[in-house]
Amino acid sequence: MSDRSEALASYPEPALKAVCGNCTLRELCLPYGLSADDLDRMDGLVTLRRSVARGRSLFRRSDPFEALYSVRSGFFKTCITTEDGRDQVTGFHMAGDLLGLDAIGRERHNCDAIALEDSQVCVVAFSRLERLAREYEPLQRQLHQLMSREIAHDQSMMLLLGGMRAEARIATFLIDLATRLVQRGFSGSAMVLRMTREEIGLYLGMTLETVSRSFSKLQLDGVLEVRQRQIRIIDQDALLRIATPA
Amino acid sequence: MSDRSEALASYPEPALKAVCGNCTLRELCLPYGLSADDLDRMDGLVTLRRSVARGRSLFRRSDPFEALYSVRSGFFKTCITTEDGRDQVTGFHMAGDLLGLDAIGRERHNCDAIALEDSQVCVVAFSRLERLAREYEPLQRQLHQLMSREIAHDQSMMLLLGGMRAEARIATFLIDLATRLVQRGFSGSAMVLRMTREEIGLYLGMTLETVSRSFSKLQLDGVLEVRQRQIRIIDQDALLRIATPA
DNA sequence: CGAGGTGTTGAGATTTGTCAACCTACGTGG
DNA sequence: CCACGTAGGTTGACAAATCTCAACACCTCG
Repeated sequence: MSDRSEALASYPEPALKAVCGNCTLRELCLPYGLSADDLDRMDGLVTLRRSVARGRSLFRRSDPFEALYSVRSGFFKTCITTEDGRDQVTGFHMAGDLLGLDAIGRERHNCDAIALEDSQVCVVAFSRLERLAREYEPLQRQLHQLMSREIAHDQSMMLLLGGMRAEARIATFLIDLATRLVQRGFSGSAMVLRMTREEIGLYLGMTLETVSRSFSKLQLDGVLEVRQRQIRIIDQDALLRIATPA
Repeated sequence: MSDRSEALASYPEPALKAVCGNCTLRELCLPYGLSADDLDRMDGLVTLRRSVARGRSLFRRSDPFEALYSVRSGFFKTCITTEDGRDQVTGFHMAGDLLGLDAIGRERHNCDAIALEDSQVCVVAFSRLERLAREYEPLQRQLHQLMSREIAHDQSMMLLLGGMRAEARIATFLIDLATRLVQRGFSGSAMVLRMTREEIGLYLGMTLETVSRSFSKLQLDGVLEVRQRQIRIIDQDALLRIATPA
């Protein structure tokens, strides 16, 4: 749905006069909630866009932190690789999502961000964002809300990982994905996964085999139609019930 | 170690002229990194302290969000209870920790905060904090860092919950606890747990029986000495190895 | 058309959960 | 000050969920 083939490598692009006020994502992104006047002030906040080819990284763990990245198009995963080889996918990110919030605290990135398809991001220099946030209260508020929601979201992941069965995890995952797609104007019932079974497993804390079996089971039960990465939600109520067992 | 018996109920106290500049916790808390001059400006940020008796709540899920709370003394857990009865402990909090960051996004609290011993908190009116953060860059920076670290911490919990075995979870939990106690000037090898086995289990995503068995196993292996809630770390290296399997 | 990455399925091993019995420590009230 | 009740903790036996290992199917891309 968004295969811009203009640029496949991962390098800075000449500034395209990125103006948040014109951006179709402004309802999802940092400028959300800002008035037209405030939007004008955002001018110059995004100085740069960057393209990242599928499979390449936007940043890597322990890279120095300089900017946040707002996904303009494409799809990313963020993941932490431990010394002992295991790794955990900490999130999947689509248009409008902000990447890098976990790096502010230590001034280094804490995870790798990998493009799962050819993608483009807006580069938000953090020092500039902080300065603007000091000047414009609505922007400050929006930044705090985004960070806070990230915390709340991660805590609901703790809930999922700490106490749900495999099927409930998958159901919750699909509902979350569908919700976000709907927010972006896509169908909430027919979707194409951008990640492998293994990546889903690393996100949901289970093996790829268990992911696969759960999909098969849900298909058998008439809740989903699964054909490789094409998923169709047939019975949304059932899915909700499975995500929240009695 | 901190049994102030002055006030056992959960009610506001007359302002005690709380001045961050005098506070012994300033190295751990919001004012961290501020100069003496900046500290003066924090005057009036904390208008109120509150005592919370053991077992009582500081706030509950869906309470309107008005303030952050900095733990002055005592010990809290935060937890989310789902409709279906399960609940997940999202964190344990001791002196210097800031509670409520997850509520900014929705302007309602997302979890319950329960005192596990008689405790006292500083009440930080959030609107006032935001205003000050707009005026004093170092305070803004510190607030962002604290939120970011909370995100990074929650993500490392995802890693634990997503991929570690019971024993590794317990080992990681104890190391984290010991580290935080050391930061506060306590022993890192002998400690008294403030929470039940069940609460540990709800935090680490396992049953209380598995928690108990893991403690017993670690004791049998000569890594810990366990007597109820009194824990002594005998072999720190072994504990580290268990927390990070090959 | 072949190769490699990805996905599915099966059988058996392992870990953890469940249920139940029992033990221990602590606080309360007689 | 002691006895008892109760919440919390330990341990065992068994069940259930998930992981591991392995074989094979599918799809895409060169």
